This record gives sequence, C-alpha cells and structure tokens, in this order.
Amino acid sequence: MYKSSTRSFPVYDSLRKAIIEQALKPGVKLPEDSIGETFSVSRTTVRNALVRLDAEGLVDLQPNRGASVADPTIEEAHDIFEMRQCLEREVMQRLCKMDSKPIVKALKAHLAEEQKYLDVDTTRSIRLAGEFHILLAELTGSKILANYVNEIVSRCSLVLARFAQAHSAQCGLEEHTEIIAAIEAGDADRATSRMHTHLHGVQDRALLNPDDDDKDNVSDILARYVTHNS
Amino acid sequence: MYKSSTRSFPVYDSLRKAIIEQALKPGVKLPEDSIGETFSVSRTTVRNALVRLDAEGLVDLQPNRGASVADPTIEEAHDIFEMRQCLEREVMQRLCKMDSKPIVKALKAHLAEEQKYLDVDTTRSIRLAGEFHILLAELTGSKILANYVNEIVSRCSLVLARFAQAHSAQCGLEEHTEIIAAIEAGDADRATSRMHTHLHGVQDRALLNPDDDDKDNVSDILARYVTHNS
DNA sequence: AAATAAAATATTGTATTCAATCATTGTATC
DNA sequence: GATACAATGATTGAATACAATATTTTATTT
Repeated sequence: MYKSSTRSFPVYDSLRKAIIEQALKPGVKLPEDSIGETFSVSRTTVRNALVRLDAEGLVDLQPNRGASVADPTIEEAHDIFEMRQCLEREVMQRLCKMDSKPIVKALKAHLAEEQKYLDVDTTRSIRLAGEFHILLAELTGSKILANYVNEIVSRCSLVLARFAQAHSAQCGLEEHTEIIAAIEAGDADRATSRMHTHLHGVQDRALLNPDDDDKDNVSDILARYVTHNS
Repeated sequence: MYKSSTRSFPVYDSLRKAIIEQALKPGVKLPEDSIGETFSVSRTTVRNALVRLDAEGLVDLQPNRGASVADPTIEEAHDIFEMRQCLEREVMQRLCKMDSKPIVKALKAHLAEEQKYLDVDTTRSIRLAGEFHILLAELTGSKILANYVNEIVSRCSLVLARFAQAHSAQCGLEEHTEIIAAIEAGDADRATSRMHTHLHGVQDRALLNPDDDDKDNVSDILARYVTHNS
C-alpha cells in the first residue's frame, strides 16, 4: 500500500487517521515544524507525508503557504458524495455477480464487530462503519476499486467533519444488514438501491442543514495519535 | 491541480508525460540522482515528484530500492480497464443528463484537432485521442470524476506500453464521432454502449494477444549472442 | 486612532550532508 | 566448479543548513 520511507509512514498514517476521525478539522493548519517535533522526525520526512496526503485529497498544499486539512466547499462536498455513489454502485454490481458465500461470511463477521462496539466505543464504532464500505470494495477483488473507495470514504469523513452536526451522520447498522441480505439473495438491483438510499441518507443528514463552525489548533490533538498504530 | 513546490512540478510533469507517451517504458529504473541532474534540481525535489507519481500509480516506489516506472501485471491491466469502463460509463450518463449544446460544441472542436494531426504527428495524435476522454470527463463539471478519469487514462497508457504491440491500440476516430453523435441525440444508452465497445476494442487489441516479452534484460539479450564455436 | 511602512519573526523551499541499505564484484573455502 | 562470505561502490533515507517567501509585530505618519 504505502511504499515510501519507513519514517514518513507513521506521520502519514497518524495524520490520516486524525483527519478521518475528525480530530483534525478541515482548514486546520499543519505546520511542518510542529508535526516534525511531535513525531521526532525532520521536516523532510513530514513533507513527504504531506505531499501524499495532498495527492489523496485529504490535505491542501499551497506553495509557500504550507499544508492544511482539506476544507471542501459545499459544491465539492456534493461532488464527493456523487462520486461515492458511483463507486459503491460498482461495488454492489460486482459483488452480486460473484459467489456470495465467502462474501456474506466476511460481511457478517464485520457486522458482528460493529454491533459489539455500538454504544460502547463511539470512535471505534464510527470507524468500523466506514470500514464496512471498504471491506465491501475489497471483497470485489479489485485493488484499484478498493483504493478509490477507500479514498472517497475518507474524503466523505472530511465532508461530514466540515458540514454535519455532531453524530448526525452515522451509518445505520440495520441498513448494513439489509445490504448484506440483498447480496446474499444475489439481488443486484436491490443491493444497489439499498446502498444508494443508505448513502443518500448519510449525505442528506450531513448536507441538508449544514453546520458551519470554526477551527482549532494542532499539536495537542496530534499527540494522541502518535503511536496509535495497529 | 498540482500544488506542491514550483521546482518539483516540471520534474513531475515531464516524468508523467514521458511515461504516458511511452518514452519511459514500464519497469525502467528512475534514479533520483540522474533525474536531478537532468533537471538541475536536488534529489529532495525529485523525490517529491516521485512520491506523487507513486500515489497516482504511474511509478512504483519501494523502500531502499528506489523508483521505477510502474509495471502492471496482466491482472492489474484488466483491473485498470475495468475501472476505466466504470468511470467512463459514469461520464456518459452524466453528460447525457446535461444540456448537450455546449458539450457537443467543445467535443467537435476537439475532434477537429484530432483529425488535423491524424497521419501527420503520431505522438500528438495519440495524446489527443487520450485527451478526448479527459475532456469528456471535464465537461461533466465534476473535478473529482475528471481527476479519476485522467488518472485511469494515464494508467491505461502504461498498460498499452506494457502489453500492446506497437500501434495496435489507438482510439478510432470514427468511434469518437459516434459517441459525440449519441450525446448530441441525448441517447444515454447508446452513448454508454458506444463508449463501452470503444474501450473494449482498445482493451482487446492490447490484451488479447499481449506482447508479453519479458523485460529484455541484459542477460536475456546476450543469451542470443553467445558464440558457439563449431 | 487608523492606516501604512518597515522590521522582525516564523514558515516554507531546496540543496547539501552524512548515515543506512542495497547491489555487485572479488575472494576464499569446500 | 559452486557456494558462501567480505569488500567495494552505488543509491536511497533522512537530518541539517541556508535561502526565499509569508506573516506578524512594531514604528511612523496622517
């Protein structure tokens, strides 16, 4: 997956997680110096991570003005969700052409995880909900599709962080269940439409009555993500 | 588009073009030193460009082993083309929902360009053929979709460079014409299916009887030159 | 006091440097 | 003659250093 230098990976990974988990909010500045101090690496190393995050659309890198967490406009937000609909539709259609047995098994195992941490660990619960979609994409066997879905799901987190009121935009567990059922039945149309309404629901809750609040600072937040690997 | 430092952009851009135009073939090593000399920049700058190209899938970056032009397997090649089908289908469907007037106008202008350089400047002709697809994506107005299409078209060039026999896999001009006609008629189904067969044609010519010469490394070549005293 | 200009400070851009790792060649041993 | 090991050279990994650019603060003027 990430193939660059060993030292910049933790920086990349931590920043990425912090952004996805909405600890680093859209628009927050990401100074190379302070990030480097946090991870005890040089700016050179930090910069590599930032360049990559910029390429993935999670970070906005401007010449001579440094990096900040990407801060999508409302138009971009809609664009991102529309793209997600396209990609996840493809996922559904591919999965329904495959042998459903192993797919359903993997999905149900994941669903159990989701259930387990529901109302117990909110952060983890949200992360698992996102990973459900990534798992779906991975099960198609297409590395590229999985990559794109991964990327777009991350960017959706960013959109939610930017516009949604707190907790207003979680994935519904029952909806995940229904999607699995449709796949199990091999019903591509139903699976696709269930996914569509599922995503549409998330999008609506986020973008119908958007919430514009402002930003905070960096280092103290990042500190919690330093050795958060697994 | 590309927002990183001013000096690394030319490096990024030149490498990208060289790869797409198949001057740099899949698997070729890209040493930071020599590239830096070519552009009169430091390795630091080259590295930034390489990290980005790696993120885009055009370059393969391995820890402690440097960068080389991405060298997709035949499976990855199919994966790339399948993804491209998905993305360009989306493009067709979106375009056919829009006002066709300005779209068709832009497309016909591009087509004229293509016609102009056909049989005159092969390199340019091939590039224009690729840019037709990128233009289609841009006309949807979706930055993200356009980005993805741009990326996937580039990666298709890589696949062609890797597997196709020379000149076997160009875009047919008449097919572009037909696609424009379908859009003009507002016929989404026809536009989509025309695009599908168009892309399938390119793919088939490339991957049906692949020119899967192993990278002629030195020893393979030399093996044919050993003198047998007799 | 408000606005502008100048200086100081902070931050990024890029080259250079040194350390670490990999690839290749040469050598010794079996 | 083949394999294992050691030495050399080449290439990358990453920190430091310096230059260029932005930002902030202070000083000056109106």
